[in-house]
Amino acid sequence: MSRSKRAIAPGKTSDSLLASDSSKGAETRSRLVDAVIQSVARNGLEGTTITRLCEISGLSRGLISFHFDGKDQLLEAALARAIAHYEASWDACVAGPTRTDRERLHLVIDHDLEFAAAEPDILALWWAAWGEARAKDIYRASSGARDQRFVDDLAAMFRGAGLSSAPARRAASLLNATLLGFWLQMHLEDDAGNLGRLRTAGHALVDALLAPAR
Amino acid sequence: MSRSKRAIAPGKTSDSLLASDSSKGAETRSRLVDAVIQSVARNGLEGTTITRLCEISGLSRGLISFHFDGKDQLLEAALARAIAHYEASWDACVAGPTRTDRERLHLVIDHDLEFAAAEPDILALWWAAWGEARAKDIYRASSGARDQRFVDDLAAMFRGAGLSSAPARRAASLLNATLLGFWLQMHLEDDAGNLGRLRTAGHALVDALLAPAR
DNA sequence: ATAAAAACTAAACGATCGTTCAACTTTACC
DNA sequence: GGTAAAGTTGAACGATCGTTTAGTTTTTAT
Repeated sequence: MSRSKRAIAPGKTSDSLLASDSSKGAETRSRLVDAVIQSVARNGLEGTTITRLCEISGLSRGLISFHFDGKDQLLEAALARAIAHYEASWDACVAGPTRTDRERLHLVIDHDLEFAAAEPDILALWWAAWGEARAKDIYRASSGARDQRFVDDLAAMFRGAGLSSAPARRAASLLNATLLGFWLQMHLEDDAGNLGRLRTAGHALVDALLAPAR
Repeated sequence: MSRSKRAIAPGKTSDSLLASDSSKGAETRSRLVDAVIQSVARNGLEGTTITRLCEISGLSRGLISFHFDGKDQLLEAALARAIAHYEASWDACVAGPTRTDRERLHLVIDHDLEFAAAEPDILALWWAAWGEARAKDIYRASSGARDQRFVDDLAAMFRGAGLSSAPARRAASLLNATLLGFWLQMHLEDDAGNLGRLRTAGHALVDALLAPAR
């Protein structure tokens, strides 16, 4: 009975996210996810094969099917970690010392650009997933959830900075799109000099969007 | 001698672009490119196999190696067509009846959104290529060229609308990023209702960017 | 200490990948 | 209309894909 193996294996995506499971298997799962993120950035989604993941992680072939039931689920787990990583970073940014909402919006821009600069591999995984979004529903769903919450938070900041409900929502959606565009640019050409230029452009955008409320 | 086959085969990417070659081979090449664009949108880059392309196009396996020397080069040709398609559409938009540059900028937004709505498959191919950009240099290079020219045109319009050189360049880069963000949103969720919302948001952005020069 | 559960290894599996090739058909040209 | 080139076909190739499996080691618990 091959199906029973799944019941035995405790490898679920939630475990690797929480990292609260300190068992040996959890660490192996984490190393496999690491390997995926590294490989997708280097070899693309197509070039990310079981063999390659074993080379990178130094683990044996069978483990992938043992811990995650299949390569696809491992990819999902990697994407889940990427999302969790970003959200944790986002939470830390938002939960910082209270300032004016205008300052907060500027900080958000800095945060996103710094995240992209610090984690190019995670960004690459994200883009790879978006690239296949129309083919694999999983990718689309996971990114959609992130988007919703992100835009909501931004809208709240715009309201706090003086915009009324509808314009705030529009401004949030706009800023969200722009930041995604920034991410794409950083993904395509990892020019460190670009970062400063994008930063000032982003700040200018926030100021322009807030101008009518000044 | 297998290599000599390449010399015989007139299948080059430039041919399929110009479409000036009315030979039988040119049409087959075009049908193969069509199949790629359709398959990538439906099955993703990973799911786009020779077998699948043959199913879609109704052609036989050997043709891909005969006309393009290998699957990779066929993918390049498909990407080249996507870029050419966009640029032709862009040229037509810019070359339209002369108006104020502000109106022109609004038209650019409409154009990009309409293009995305009209050609979701081409957009999907584009995103798939961007997703693998770090792994395959070809993809990065081709998109970079498009970006440069696009931003230059936008900057000229912003200058024409009253902005000085540096702010115009910044505004162009900003609008470019935002439009890419719009494209991503349309790629992820093909909600037709979204289009109008994005349109007004884009127009608002242009107005905000031009506000100081009013 | 010992038995059960979990973790791991590496060989082997069938399926499918992209490519090659010899044979065949269509097109172009004199 | 006949000859050569271009175009096309589908079977076959070796390589590699993701998965399974039997056997071994390590961890956990009594």
